[in-house]
Amino acid sequence: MKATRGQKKPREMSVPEGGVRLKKAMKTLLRKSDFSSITTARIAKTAGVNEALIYRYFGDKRGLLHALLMESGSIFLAGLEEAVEGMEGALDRLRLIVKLSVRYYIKDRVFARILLLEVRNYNDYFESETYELVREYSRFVSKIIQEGMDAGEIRDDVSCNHIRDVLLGGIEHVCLPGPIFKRKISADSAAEDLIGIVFDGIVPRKLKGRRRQRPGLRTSGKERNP
Amino acid sequence: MKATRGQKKPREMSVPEGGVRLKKAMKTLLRKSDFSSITTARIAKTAGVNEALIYRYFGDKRGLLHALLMESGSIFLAGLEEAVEGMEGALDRLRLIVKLSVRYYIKDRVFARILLLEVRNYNDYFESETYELVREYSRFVSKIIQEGMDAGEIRDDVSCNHIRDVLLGGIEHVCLPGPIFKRKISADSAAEDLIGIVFDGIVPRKLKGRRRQRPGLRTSGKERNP
Amino acid sequence: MKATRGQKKPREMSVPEGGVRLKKAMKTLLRKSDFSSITTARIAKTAGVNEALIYRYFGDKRGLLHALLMESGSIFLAGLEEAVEGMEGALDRLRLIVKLSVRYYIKDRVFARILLLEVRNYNDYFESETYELVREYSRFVSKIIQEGMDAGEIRDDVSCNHIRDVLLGGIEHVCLPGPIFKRKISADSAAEDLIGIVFDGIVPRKLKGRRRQRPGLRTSGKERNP
Amino acid sequence: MKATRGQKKPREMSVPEGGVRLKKAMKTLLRKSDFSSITTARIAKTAGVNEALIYRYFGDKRGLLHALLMESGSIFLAGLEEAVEGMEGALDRLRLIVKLSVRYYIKDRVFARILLLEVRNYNDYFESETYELVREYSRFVSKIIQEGMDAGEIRDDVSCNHIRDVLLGGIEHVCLPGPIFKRKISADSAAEDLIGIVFDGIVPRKLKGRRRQRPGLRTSGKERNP
DNA sequence: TATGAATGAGGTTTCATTCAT
DNA sequence: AATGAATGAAACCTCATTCAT
Repeated sequence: MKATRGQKKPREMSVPEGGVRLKKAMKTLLRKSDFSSITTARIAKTAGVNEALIYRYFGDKRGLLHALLMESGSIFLAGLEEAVEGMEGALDRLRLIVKLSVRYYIKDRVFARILLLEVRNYNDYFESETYELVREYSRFVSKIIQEGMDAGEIRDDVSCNHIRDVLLGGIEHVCLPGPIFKRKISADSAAEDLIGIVFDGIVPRKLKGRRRQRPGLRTSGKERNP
Repeated sequence: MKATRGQKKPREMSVPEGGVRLKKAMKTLLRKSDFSSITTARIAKTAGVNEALIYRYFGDKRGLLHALLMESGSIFLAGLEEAVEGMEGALDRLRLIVKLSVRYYIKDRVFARILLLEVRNYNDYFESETYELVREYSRFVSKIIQEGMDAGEIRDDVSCNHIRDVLLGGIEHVCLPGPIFKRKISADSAAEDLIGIVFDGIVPRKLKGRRRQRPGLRTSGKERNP
Repeated sequence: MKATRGQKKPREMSVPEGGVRLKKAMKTLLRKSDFSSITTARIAKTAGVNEALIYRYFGDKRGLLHALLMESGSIFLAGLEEAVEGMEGALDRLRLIVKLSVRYYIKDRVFARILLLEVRNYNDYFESETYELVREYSRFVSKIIQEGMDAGEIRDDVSCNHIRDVLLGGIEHVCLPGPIFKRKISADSAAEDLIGIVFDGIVPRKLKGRRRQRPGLRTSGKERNP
Repeated sequence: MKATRGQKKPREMSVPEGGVRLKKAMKTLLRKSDFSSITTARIAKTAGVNEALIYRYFGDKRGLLHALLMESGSIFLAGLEEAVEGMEGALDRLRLIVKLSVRYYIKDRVFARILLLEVRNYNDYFESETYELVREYSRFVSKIIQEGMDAGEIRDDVSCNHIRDVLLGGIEHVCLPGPIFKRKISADSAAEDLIGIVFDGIVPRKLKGRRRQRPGLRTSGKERNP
């Protein structure tokens, strides 16, 4: 329906323009405000088109958001999965995931925020199409971690999901608009810091061995499947 | 007109009046919906008082939110600071912070979410009163980390703020309503896991020293398991 | 862009073009909804043509309705008048009118409803083209009745228009979608019942002559079956 | 909730004024246009109150219509039933029903139209509260007719429902805004005409016996329950 | 002849807020 | 201290209609 084979102009230009402009406008606005405080009037005005087009092309305001999220998110996820396939070792894969996620986060901050991290919030809106995408991402990360545990690359005395939570939560907080990016630290070095922390911990090696065992912390059992 | 009998009877004196009931109602509602989708009508109905009281007591709807946040947040922060003062060693202090934060998160999820973590979002409404509280918390955590670095307890080859980000982000993701708490894992054991990850890293000790290289994003071959 | 191959092929020639399809669509839709709740979008979609064709062919939405009404109505009226001409006696003529009207009603309920009965309603839209047709029908019925009165076939102690009203009103209520047609009584027998009632009255002949008094609204006693 | 016991003024005045004015406005407007072409803006403006009051008091636009219909209709129906109870004989009862219905029709034309006669139209709106009222009226009329048949007062060779249809349809057409009432014929004399037609038929007595039997018309069987 | 794109005007509805009492 | 009534402004959304192609 879209992407007609160059009927009028050599380039793919016959995709209805209004829809494109609306998506751009929505994206722009999401950068500054949260979804529910963005009005259709504002979107249309920003896009320079008529408000009714939102409904013609996307059903309603939320439809526009979803279209945006799916578009951006599925491209990211596909790229991520492909890149990770071409690499071996759970740790290196995780490193790659973090790096690509941070990059994505910075490039498409708005979507990233909702897709990667806001996962379980937004209770009302997200029983829908987009939610599946997010879960896929989340499961994908968990799977890599689990594989690392099975291979002995990652300690298995903490919950796999907790590790995933620390990673995703770390990404979010590292990337959120704040002092960090005002200081213009690059995406990749932020990612490396994050990886460094989560892989090796914050306690210097020389101290290791001391101050372990806390009641409630599961120890032992490094290898599984002996 | 609504059960006005006994307006000043001693027994009825202890029934919370308008302001208190409104705060309770708001808190209840925040548990289920986000701020902008809670209507004043609903607040008043939940509180069982007249809508106009919101304006008498709190100026407006946001005023009510802020009152709530400040109340809950400043108590938490005061308690946190006091508890931490009475303890030595950056690592133990951080452990305590995480533990108390997770507990607070679970007890007063709504406020916690906004105060501890939503920090830099919500940019519209939160350039105000509450913001300072949040920054105080954030700075407090950073200060502890910095002290740990200075004392050699914490590695100083990664950014202090990145460590804080991983901690706060981890707390958020570990605590958000999700599979974890449906599986009824306790607050404290979640906190311990988190600490375990961030302190020691996820890479087993026996592997340490290996694999320090940081491959450029697209290194090796595409084949796996040949 | 929509299967444009073979634009003038002989086989595709017989496919009804825009105007016809639009009329068919409108008719279909009128069967289920009333005029003002039928949207141009829906009409066009039902017809499988472009919305703009409504304007090319009929000026606007109401134009389409009128075209439809005039087409259906004038055929009916012409047939009715011709059939009635070939018959003598006012009573037999009325009988025929009722029968044909009921048949028409059932076949083209939508138009019938508007043309035969909705006569004086719809005051907003119907001060126009179609209105004349309706009045012609109405006058035609009245004329037959008047002729019957003049010829002594019909009692002349009640208003001619009232008789017409009872006939038309009876047709409407007998024909409206209701228990009757769910019970599958045929058009003709419904028409006969109606004629039977209006011609002979509902009071059995043996009682005629009695009870001619017209009691003031609140005569007799309040007690029943003492 | 309404009809408070004179809290401020001796008369029943403390019913919120907005609601009353809205109902009045709606009634006024219904006299001229049909429901779906009346806008909330127009209602509010006519009432001289704010549009939002429609929603506060009646839920929505249709709620306002229903409130109106129920109010008017249930009063009418109650009065009708009571009056009819105090009278004996099916024919006299029917006469009374017609007379009161015509009066009601003329006094509250709008509601009458919808309540008494539009019965089966309006397919969308009337699966609701009001519908039951209408059916009650309809059943009430049918019951009287059936009783008349059982008592031998009314011929039983035509369907009871068809008789009811002729009566109700006749009322509608006699009463609809048209030439009749511009000529200022009174309600009661219109009702008498209608009764005259339906009771005695339009064929003069002297002709009776001739031109009966038509194929399809059920004859015979005047008495039941011999 | 027919269409896809776009739009203005207006529809219903919601909501935070004010105010007399 | 508290309320019922009312409201302005704006939200989301629908629709008949126009126009370039």
